[in-house]
Amino acid sequence: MTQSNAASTHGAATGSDSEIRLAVSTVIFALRRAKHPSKKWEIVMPVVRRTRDPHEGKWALPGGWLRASEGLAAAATRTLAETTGLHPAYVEQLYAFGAVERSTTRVVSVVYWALLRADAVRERAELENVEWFAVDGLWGLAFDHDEIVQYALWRLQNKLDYSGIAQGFLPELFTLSDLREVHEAVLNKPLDPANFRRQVESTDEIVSTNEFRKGSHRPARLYRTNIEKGLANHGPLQPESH
Amino acid sequence: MTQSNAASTHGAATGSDSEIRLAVSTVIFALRRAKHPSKKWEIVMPVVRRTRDPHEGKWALPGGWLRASEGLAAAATRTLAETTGLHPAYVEQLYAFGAVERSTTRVVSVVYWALLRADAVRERAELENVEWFAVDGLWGLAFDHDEIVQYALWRLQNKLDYSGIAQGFLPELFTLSDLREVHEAVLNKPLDPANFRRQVESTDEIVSTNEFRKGSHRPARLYRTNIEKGLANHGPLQPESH
DNA sequence: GCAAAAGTGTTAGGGCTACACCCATGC
DNA sequence: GCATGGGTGTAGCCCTAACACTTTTGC
Repeated sequence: MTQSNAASTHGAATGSDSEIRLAVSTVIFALRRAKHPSKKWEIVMPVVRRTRDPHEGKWALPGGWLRASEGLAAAATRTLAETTGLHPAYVEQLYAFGAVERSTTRVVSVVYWALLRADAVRERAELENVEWFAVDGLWGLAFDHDEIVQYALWRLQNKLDYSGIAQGFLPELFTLSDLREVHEAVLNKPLDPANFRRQVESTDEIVSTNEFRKGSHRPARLYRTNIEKGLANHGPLQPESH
Repeated sequence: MTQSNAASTHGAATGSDSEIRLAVSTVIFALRRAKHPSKKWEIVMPVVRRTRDPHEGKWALPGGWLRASEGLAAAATRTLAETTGLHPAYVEQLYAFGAVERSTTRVVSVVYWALLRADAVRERAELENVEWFAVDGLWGLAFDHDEIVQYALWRLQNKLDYSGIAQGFLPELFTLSDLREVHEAVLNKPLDPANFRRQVESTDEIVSTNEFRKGSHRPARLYRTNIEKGLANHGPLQPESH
């Protein structure tokens, strides 16, 4: 697109400078039971250890180079699967980072952020060079990845309010308490169960089933996500194919 | 970043495929007085005529190729100035478009969207191959630019609610009626002057001056944008340097 | 004075918050 | 029965929309 625009005065019409390389990375969020009993869940994410310079030995976001034959979102899911073996439930583009000084060589990174279902986390294989950390005290990542993770977390927290994005953490069937606990974990504050129930029921983001989860107390009704709506509204933008 | 990640199984560690080129384009919105008296203002944007294939003769978003020595936002403002001579008041990254089939050659476009002050529009030179169109009935642009424009418009409309972004259309000093008319033009619906006044006054996005605009009626107090806040909140992300 | 825009006041309704209260289960 | 989470009811508060009303100018 817009390659070699007519009115461009300089316009390197032969193409972009060949030294610029295009990477695709992904910030993947998942939940795991918190050790500390003050909160039930904490947000964790997998990072990959770098085995060469620059930033050898440091932890970095999973990712890789974009191939000419694949779209951006496809590259994100592919490189994520290759480096971590994970298949997220929700993927969305976060931002394109392209400051000159962010690496020793010139790299533009299109970063995606993703959510992992609780059941997908359990299935993950323990891979060499992949480690899971709580997002809370996560610093010292390679390149500008610290900043990227904070921005992704901010987007996640904002998106909770006006979308059903929290369901991306949950399996197909879930209770309203499950959903509320996800919100509480992401927002880092307790929510009133009664009001939370009414708020999500007033939207059409979930549909009730006639199944119940029996446990140690009164059985809770199970819900599933409303496939009509999807987890988030992206406006007129077509969803990218993975 | 994330170049040649350790755990990558394939990992073209030498770099991305050289056939992929990286373009930067900008959707610039401005206001001009509407011909039809039903509305006072209409949203317009400049497009550039293509003089070579693909899509020769069609209108396209202003843009160009990213250079190795400049950041993404800097490339956006540079190519915008080169193709249209314009210098926007507000610039924000919109999205990175990278579907394989969006052009005959493989091009990834990082698209920005921008707002032009009313006074900057007046100063614009009439350039060869640059034309201004109302966004309303704007179709038939080159590549996937139709879709991109619609998405940018959607972002602009959404952002009006929770930010002072509308001030990006206005000169340094403006009345509350000016600001309201911008909102009305973007949202395409009339707003109650009384309620609008209270809403924007309750935020700290504008600061009142002691100057007034004298005209055909009661003088209106002039306001300016609150530089402390900026026009929009981008969370933990550093503003890109242009 | 009159028209028209600037600016203030007021009221009804909806949504949100806090919290009291009942329901159904395991033990 | 009792503890615990599931689920409903409700009153106060704030924000908003609608619209009546006053103020200040040009002509």
